[in-house]
Amino acid sequence: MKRVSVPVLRRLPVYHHFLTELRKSGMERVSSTVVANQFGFDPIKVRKDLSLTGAVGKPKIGFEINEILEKIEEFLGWGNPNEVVLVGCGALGSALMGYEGFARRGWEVLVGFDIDEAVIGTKIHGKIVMPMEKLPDLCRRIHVDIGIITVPAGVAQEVADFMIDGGIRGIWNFSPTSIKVPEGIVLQQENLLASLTILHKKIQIEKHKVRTGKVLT
Amino acid sequence: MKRVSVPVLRRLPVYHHFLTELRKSGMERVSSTVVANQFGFDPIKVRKDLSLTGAVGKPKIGFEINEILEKIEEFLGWGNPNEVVLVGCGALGSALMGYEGFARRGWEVLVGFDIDEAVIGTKIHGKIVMPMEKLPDLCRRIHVDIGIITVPAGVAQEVADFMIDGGIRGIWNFSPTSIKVPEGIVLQQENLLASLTILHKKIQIEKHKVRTGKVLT
DNA sequence: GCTTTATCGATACTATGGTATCGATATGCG
DNA sequence: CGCATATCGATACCATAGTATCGATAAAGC
Repeated sequence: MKRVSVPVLRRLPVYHHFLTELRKSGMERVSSTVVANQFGFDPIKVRKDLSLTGAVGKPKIGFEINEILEKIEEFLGWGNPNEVVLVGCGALGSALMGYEGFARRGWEVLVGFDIDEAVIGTKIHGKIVMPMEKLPDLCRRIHVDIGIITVPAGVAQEVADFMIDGGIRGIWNFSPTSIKVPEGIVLQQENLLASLTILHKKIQIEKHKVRTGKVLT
Repeated sequence: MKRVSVPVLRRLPVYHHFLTELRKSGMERVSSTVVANQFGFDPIKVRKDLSLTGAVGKPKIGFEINEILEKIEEFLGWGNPNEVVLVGCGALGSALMGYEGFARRGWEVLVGFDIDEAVIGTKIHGKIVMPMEKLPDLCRRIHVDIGIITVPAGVAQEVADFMIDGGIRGIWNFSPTSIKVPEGIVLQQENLLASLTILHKKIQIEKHKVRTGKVLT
């Protein structure tokens, strides 16, 4: 088991997707150069990323696509089915419950939780919605590691505490608040407003470049 | 106008949210130390971030909360209403069309586009859904800078080309493919599967630490 | 079979974000 | 009124992700 940086973890699924497409089109081997060109990366970076997964290539030939795909899947923990729970079955939560991109790689939102009597007991994308108070017990029974939070900011911390109480090891928080978790629990904030803002800001910078001909320092 | 890093752009909205809460509770001034403690950051980092926005503090006193909020908003381009368009009114697209977190800071999905006759003409969260082919003309007329893509992987590139044809300057792509854009167009990939994978991997690392007592090198 | 070429993997370098040091300054207290 | 304390902002340092260099190797062409 090796240390791995977040940027690498972001790129590996991207390679995987591209290589799956390549294999579909009949190719069996691929060089780092080809992959790099696809994404505007440096071939060196691609090789370094791939080497982390344990895939080895041959000079002048490249890599066996099948081998890379396997190694990436193994490295990322795809394949062996992974179950997660989700709290907050609103519009965003519902969308994530049915997101096919997860299912395709072995992830599944097993069950949704909510406090709204109107949705409790109904099914969303085939997954049942249960009342919040059943969360800790259920998580503990089926050993779920990951919890997704898609509730309003006001109750996010409460939900997080509930999850941790149920033995959850990592939380993916879509609510626009920073929650606090104890040492040892992994927290990943997803801030949609921040992402949109970054895009906006990058566009401003791009426009500035066009207007003034200068890159900002 | 200064150069600014993505990590800083991610933190500023977080500070903003926290400081808004603080102000609601009656506080008027705040020190970098208080902000830092809230998020487990270093006060130096907070000061450095804030200094980028132009906010100035006083020794022993801290910063005027109102001033920071204003400066951050100004710096991030919040406030002046920003309109975006979205293509792909499925579950995820619909959720984003109604996301209150955007509206609160001046962003609005003006209109959604789709190719499905069943949804064209309907309204989602009060926003009308129009047929794809009207996109370039409409974007051009109302000068929209940002387009959100929430379509299946297969048609993402086509949609992107359509947007660029309509004068879009930045694209936020939720489809699980990497699309290509010409020089000068800002592309931001949002890979939900990758994010979930990263969380999973971090949990593995955390478990490893607990089991072996060793931090990975 | 020898040379050329594409590509790999290891090592070395560079740039950037994050952290520490330190003098300056505003308040409060003796 | 001077001294202690909290905090600021500038500068200097450090860690890490990314990039370049370079020798090694496998295939292809002469």
